[in-house]
Amino acid sequence: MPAKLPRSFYSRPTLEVAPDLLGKILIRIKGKTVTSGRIVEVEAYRNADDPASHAHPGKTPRNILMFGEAGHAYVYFIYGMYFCVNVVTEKTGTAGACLIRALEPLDGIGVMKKRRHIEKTIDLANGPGKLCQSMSVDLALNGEDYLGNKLFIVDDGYVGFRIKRSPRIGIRYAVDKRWRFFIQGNSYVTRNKFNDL
DNA sequence: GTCCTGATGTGCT
DNA sequence: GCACATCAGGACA
Repeated sequence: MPAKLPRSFYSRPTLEVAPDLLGKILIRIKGKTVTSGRIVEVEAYRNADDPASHAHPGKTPRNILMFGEAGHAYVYFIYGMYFCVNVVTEKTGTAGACLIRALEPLDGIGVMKKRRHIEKTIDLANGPGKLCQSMSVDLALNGEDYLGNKLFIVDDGYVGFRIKRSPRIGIRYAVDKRWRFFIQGNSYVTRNKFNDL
């Protein structure tokens, strides 16, 4: 199996980590069930200087993990029915996280289809709520270490793609900050008006 | 294809 | 109360 990304990969400035996550493989192991997908879209969220970030108000029980050690998972519940999963970045004490927004499914596609109750592979993980559903990520994984064995990220040397950036999706503040990164031309990137600019 | 809306729980003001 | 780092399904074209 390709090597897991080391702690030092994550404990860097969020805006460096976010584009570097593209092309890596997120693996979820639940019991004997393995699902994985290539990361094709992420967004960067920073500290109090970022009005759209959960860390903007300062430390709260909900966002405390964003201030903690890099390389852990920050999972939150949104809109009453969905989860979103982040990778914590920056040095301990500095808030930062990258939201994983879309995956290109690789292993366990049959399982993912069952979990999502759909048949089309294209819709399995092209959105933050969708990928949590198909990878079985919920609050039980909040704080999980990406260097552990339940949820982790590996580098298989995938290169040769082009990275594009755009404003972040679904936020009202700081739309001038172009902190959404995605792989140009990949079919599994979420569809929106910024993709072809 | 586009636009609009309802579902739904938690954490803030 | 109300906003929210969302999604599915409908109306319309």
